[in-house]
Amino acid sequence: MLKLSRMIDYGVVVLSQLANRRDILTTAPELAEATGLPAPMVSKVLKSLARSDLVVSHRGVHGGYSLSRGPEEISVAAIVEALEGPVALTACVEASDSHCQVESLCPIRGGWEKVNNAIRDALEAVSLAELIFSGFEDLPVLEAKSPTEARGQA
Amino acid sequence: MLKLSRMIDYGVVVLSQLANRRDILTTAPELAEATGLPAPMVSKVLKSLARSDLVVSHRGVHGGYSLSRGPEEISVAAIVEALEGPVALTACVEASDSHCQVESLCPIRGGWEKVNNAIRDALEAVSLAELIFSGFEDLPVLEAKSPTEARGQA
DNA sequence: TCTAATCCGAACCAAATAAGTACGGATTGG
DNA sequence: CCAATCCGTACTTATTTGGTTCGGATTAGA
Repeated sequence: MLKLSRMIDYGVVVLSQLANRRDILTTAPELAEATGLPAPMVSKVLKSLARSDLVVSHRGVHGGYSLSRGPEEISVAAIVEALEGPVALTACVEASDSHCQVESLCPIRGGWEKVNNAIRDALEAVSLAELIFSGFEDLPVLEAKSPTEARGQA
Repeated sequence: MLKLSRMIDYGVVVLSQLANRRDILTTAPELAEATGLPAPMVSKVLKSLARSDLVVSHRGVHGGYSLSRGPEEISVAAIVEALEGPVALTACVEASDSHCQVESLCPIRGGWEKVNNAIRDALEAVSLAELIFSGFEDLPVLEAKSPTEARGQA
């Protein structure tokens, strides 16, 4: 549950790759090559990231992508929002102008907002940089398994 | 993004209904009737909730369901886990048995744990009671539509 | 100005997941 | 023994997501 989509997974990998190549333009195919991810997907992800200004794109012959700012300035929340729209658990009220018509009977309502906000805060509190470097820098071990496998055995 | 499944939506509605009828057994069809949700779904949800001991079930002729404890004692995390398994964001690529093939390039790995924990904490910090009573206190037994239907009209 | 490299956007298909249904079996009270 | 109830599993259908394709716009360089 609460699994994040592959889009986001890809997004983070691609962004981290870009973070390793600050200041130089990298093309979508190059990034696909470097990450081993399917090229069309990388391309798709980059377009979305560009639309949200997490990366900047340059068209034309020597075009490519680069990070729009330092990885410390990019929150996980921003990445998620770029690739899947606003972070929100949709319960009851899905931001319709007119509210829940059964309002008088629905005891939930505002309750989810609290959970919602807590989760958004959690995502906003972690930056791409932390995501990237928590693995390498000062973590001693982190051997064999990928998080996905690790989760399986939980 | 991060939308919660209908199962959970149903679960909360059903649980809140049970919370209104503390100490008396209520059958699955009665709950379906009271909430307006499809009976087989209510039944399904209740079974899952029972397996996780959020409700207790009584079989036989005058059987039914009741909350296993006060709504303050039931966290949103518990509900989510009961209905969708452990709360965890899956990172990396749906790993093959062997580890992340781009491991050398994938600096992420351990990083998600932090986000993961933050989210679980957020869900654990909110109880069913808070969810229910955040809007208003004592509502009469509800009979019409579900939040889910209401959501449809957005 | 022509061409090739690149990003852009939308439409489309397929695969995976979730939602919902059905049914035979196990318990229990009368 | 019978009926009301929960239990578990298997199944079907709907929805979402993952992934592909293609024609178009933009730009550098010859």
